[in-house]
Amino acid sequence: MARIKPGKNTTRKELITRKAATLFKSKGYAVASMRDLAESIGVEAPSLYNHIGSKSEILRSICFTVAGSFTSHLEQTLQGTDPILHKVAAIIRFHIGMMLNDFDAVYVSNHDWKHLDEPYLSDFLNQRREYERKFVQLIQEGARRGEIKDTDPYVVVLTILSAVRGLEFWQHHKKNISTDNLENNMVDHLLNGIAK
Amino acid sequence: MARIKPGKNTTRKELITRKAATLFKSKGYAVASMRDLAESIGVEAPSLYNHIGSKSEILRSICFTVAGSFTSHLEQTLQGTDPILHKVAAIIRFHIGMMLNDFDAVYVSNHDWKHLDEPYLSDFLNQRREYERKFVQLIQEGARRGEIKDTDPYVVVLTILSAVRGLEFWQHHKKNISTDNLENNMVDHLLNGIAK
DNA sequence: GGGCAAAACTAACACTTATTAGTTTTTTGG
DNA sequence: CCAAAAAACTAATAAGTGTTAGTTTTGCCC
Repeated sequence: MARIKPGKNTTRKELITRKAATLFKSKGYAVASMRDLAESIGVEAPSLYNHIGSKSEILRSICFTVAGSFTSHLEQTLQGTDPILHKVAAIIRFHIGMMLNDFDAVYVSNHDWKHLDEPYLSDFLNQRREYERKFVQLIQEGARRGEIKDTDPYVVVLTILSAVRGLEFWQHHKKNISTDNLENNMVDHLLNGIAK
Repeated sequence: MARIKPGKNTTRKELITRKAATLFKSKGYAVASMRDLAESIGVEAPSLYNHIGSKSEILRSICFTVAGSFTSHLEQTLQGTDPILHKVAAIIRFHIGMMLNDFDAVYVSNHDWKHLDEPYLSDFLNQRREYERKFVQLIQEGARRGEIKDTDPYVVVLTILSAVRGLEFWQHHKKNISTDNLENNMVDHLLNGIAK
């Protein structure tokens, strides 16, 4: 059969990973088979193994790429000298952007990290906990400076991260509201509430 | 082998469903096998079929029980004459309560509804959409009455539902804060924001 | 305590899974 | 245009899946 044709500047491995993200998103990692993946690319299943090591390696690659993006953006944001609320808003906006632009990979990372095998599972969870910890610290700093209410900082972080994650249900309504509006509305809700 | 002993006032079927919820929660529906489930009960896999029709029937039962609880609570809340913000708060509190008290079932319903087979999948999604629709209407009514800011009502609902759903990550920190505090903090955040 | 229904068991089925081995085809570089 | 490397193929394996059939055990009721 004809060879896989990756786009410009992408290896075959990257193409497979990208297709896998789409497949895993729609069926779930556990249910998606290597045969499904091969078919979506136009090739027989064993051919994939010329380019990747295993199914679990693909998942690993997806999860850690996403985690890496979030982590490095957070580090960068924390270093600035903006008011705390601006930093929080920037973090929220970055999450929203990731959800909208890298949807498949973020979705898979959010849903299927459970299927990572050790020691990667522990690595992943540690990275996530570390992210949360730094975010909590930021909220605490904001409260200390009087820029943020004295709410339990962990609950605040949980609420924010969960809310943006919920954008996975967004797709259906894409037409009714621009993504700019969506971003602004959500940031405003999470910072200022809805009560009048 | 000795017979399954359900607790008082529960059938064997209910016991199996309860154990299944716990199992599905920790491994995921797709990965959890009937043999796993049987082992967690102390029985051989085929014995389960004396009590249930199929694996998918169990999932169906879990998902629709949870969906039914949410739907009927919403109906009840909408009928009252409280201020809109009170109603919204009551809905949020109910979601939090379900997450804390019926964790396994709610978790499975949130994560594994994708594996429902037709026509149940469509039924489930319709029920969910209907729930969202009514919730959106409530927010709109609140805005019309001037009790709620003029934010996009669908974004508001999405943010709220996602935030409470995120309580699935709660467990780790149970000790540091009472559930009452958790509830109050989250409701306050979602209604009034965090900015000072 | 004997009978009967409920509920357990064992054995087996037809499939599907990820992955390997070995081979053939295709593309690339000189 | 030929050789070498890359990437496809086919065939096969061992393990695991949900579920059925048929049989044996268990426990309640008269």
